[in-house]
Amino acid sequence: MPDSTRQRRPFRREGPDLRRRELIDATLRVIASRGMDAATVRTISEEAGVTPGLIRHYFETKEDLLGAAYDQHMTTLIEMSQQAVEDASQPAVRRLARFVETTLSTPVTDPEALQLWAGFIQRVRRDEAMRRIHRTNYHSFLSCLEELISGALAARGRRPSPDDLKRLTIASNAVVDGLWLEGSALPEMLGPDELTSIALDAIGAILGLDGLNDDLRKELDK
Amino acid sequence: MPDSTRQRRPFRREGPDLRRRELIDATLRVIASRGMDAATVRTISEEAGVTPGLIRHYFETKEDLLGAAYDQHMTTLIEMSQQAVEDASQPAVRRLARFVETTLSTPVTDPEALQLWAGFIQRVRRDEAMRRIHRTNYHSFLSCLEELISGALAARGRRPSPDDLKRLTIASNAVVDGLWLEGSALPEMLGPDELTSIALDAIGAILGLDGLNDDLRKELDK
DNA sequence: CCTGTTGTTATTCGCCTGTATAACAACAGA
DNA sequence: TCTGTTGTTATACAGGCGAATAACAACAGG
Repeated sequence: MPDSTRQRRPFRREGPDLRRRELIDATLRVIASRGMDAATVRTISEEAGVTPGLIRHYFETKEDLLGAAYDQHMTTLIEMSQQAVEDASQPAVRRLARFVETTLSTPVTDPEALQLWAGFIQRVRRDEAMRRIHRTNYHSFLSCLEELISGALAARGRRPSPDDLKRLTIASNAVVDGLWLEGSALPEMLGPDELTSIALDAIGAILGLDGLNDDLRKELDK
Repeated sequence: MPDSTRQRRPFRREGPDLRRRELIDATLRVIASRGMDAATVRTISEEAGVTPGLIRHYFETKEDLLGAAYDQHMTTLIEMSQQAVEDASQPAVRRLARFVETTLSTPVTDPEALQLWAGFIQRVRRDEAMRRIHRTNYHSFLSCLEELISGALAARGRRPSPDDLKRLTIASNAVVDGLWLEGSALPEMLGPDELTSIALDAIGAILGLDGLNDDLRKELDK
């Protein structure tokens, strides 16, 4: 029974970019906290504080909204990683250690991040646009790591062949990915410090770089 | 417009265990090939060649069916891993190499396996029963790997402390997990041979075991 | 203050979902 | 051959989904 005396809900007009951004952020929040199943137009619009119809004013379909959300999420993650690395005045070994530490700490390593990742990876398989975003991001991450590894090895006077460098990078990336997975899925098992420490020991062994772990620890303690 | 002349669909009676198993297998096939979104009672029953109502005759809710499917899937994976390891007559180092190779080959490393994993991991977070299955499986996998590593190190006369052994196991497991992830998500990037080779080199470096890769390769060539 | 634009709400639609219930028929046992 | 059990089909229902449409109102430009 509708209440005919009820006023129409008041609202503010927002610039198109701001509102669009709000809808994307709300989408990511919903997926992260309640899973992809809960990400309906009604739930998302409620999270954003607007009515469901508004989503269709900014996105032609719900699929478009999800694509935009995935894109923004990935871009944010990449920027976060590269930010931890951009200070070229630091020694290469230390920049590598920082990169690993950032990836294995919140908010990158987090149950909600895993929820986002698992939700999106299912769509990646069937949606070409999402697959492109995924591939681009992966290569960007890998080449960032490769540059760091190359620099760290060069600082010790080592110049591996391109093929060897690629294999070392993939192996190091696997260590980070695997620990990210375990840290996100079972957060109570390993703290971020232990995660980082194990990762640095392992990557140090793979690359033949001793002191990777000590270097970071020294810096953190100061 | 219903066709009143249409006959009722004929059927065969199956023993309860067989039918139940068919429904679970159909569920896994649907999730693996078309994603968790497609796993509706209608799609699953069609895949199994029965009508939707039958699902409720064997499972109280759809959630129960998904839980049973997750349980069976995980059990199968564990048995597959342990099977690759059970031949105690082989040297410990070779058994470790075999374990890694099995995990990084189809059907364990496969886009469909990733689809299953991603679909279930979202439910793990909110369903206590699924979380228990998940945790149990993870520990089982880890302790299997720990035993192999312990044996391989002992064969070289090394006896690390329990804490060191645990850290080495977690790092080695991360290599396998990370490469499993990359091999499943981007199968065209790295073939199973390359995946295994990178994993064995990396784990060999982490554990300080040389020849892990050569050992397996020699055996495969013969 | 007035007016046009358009961001926003409200309402509706058809479809699909999981679940409930009743009718039916395959097979077992007599 | 008959009969009872129950595995299986058929049908119905309430609710939620994404999407379309129309009505409204906030703000900008005059």
